[in-house]
Amino acid sequence: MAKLKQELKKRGSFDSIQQEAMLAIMRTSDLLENRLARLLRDHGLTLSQYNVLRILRGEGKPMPCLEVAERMIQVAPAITRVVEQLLKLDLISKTQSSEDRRVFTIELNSAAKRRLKKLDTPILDLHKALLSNVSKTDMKALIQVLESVRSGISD
Amino acid sequence: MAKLKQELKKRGSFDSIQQEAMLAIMRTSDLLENRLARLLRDHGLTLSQYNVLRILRGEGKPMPCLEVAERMIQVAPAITRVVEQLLKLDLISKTQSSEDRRVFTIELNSAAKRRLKKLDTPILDLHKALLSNVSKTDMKALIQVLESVRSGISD
DNA sequence: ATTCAATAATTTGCATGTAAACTACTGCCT
DNA sequence: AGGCAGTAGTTTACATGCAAATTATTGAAT
Repeated sequence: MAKLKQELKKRGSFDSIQQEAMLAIMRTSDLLENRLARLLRDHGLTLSQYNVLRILRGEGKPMPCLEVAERMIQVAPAITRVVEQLLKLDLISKTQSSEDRRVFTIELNSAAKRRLKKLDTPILDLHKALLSNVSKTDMKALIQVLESVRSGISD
Repeated sequence: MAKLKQELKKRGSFDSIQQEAMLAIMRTSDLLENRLARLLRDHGLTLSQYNVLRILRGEGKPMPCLEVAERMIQVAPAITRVVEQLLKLDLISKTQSSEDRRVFTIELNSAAKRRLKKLDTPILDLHKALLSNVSKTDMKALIQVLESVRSGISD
């Protein structure tokens, strides 16, 4: 009993070190997303809109909607609406594939490319600023550990 | 130029190691939140509802709404609605403070305490399962690094 | 006592996340 | 040809997330 209390005390208000780690990851992520979102908002984009644009630029050619969704770890319906927004913003075009008419591919237009280009430096700067406290060594270790966390999550 | 390309190659499709680290944190967090949310859903709760309940239990006494919001890194309006849901679910009570009538405090009821208790073991098990891939040493390092990330983010 | 800036919450508007059901369309199987 | 399971997307319903404006209230300054 005394030992249990001691353990609880040691771990602060956490039930387990695993919980502490999970909360740390989620809280940190929230903070980072928040900052990123603020910067993007100043440029008229939301985080998920930006993510779609980034993925499209990375791919360099038209992509099916669901393929984009996969890379964002997102459920399909979310993409449908983000795509709608991006169409409304005139940043992408959407085309029904002629080979398989179930597929709709989306593609960046030149306005989107300009918009992304304008964002590159601010985003890069923000990344560096947000993680300025962390040494490269720690960052690599962090990336490594997080990688193993993700690989341990089946589905 | 050759050097630049080489650098890009080395970092994969990332512009910087900072970006890679940020994406790792955010992707991992998404996955973890997802799993947690699934478990909670089976018990009729959402993640943010559960978080509010946990915070209230941790505090052990009635708390002002905004104080709860602060601990969740959330904006005020979000709390208002979660509180509404929890009231609808009959899990908390809400009282206008007599000292400062601007303040509304919320408090767990016995049904909520039972609900939380029933969740403790499954949640603990899930935490351990999700992080089973990570050694305690790595976990401690992870917590440490994330802590320093957060501390480097002013507001 | 009266006015006013500050604080606690809520309301409103918009974008998104998830689940579940539904629509198109494809391809295979008989 | 006809049927049918499977896949790509969409729609709908619900809970949140954030920003900006609004409502109550408080406390301090005039």
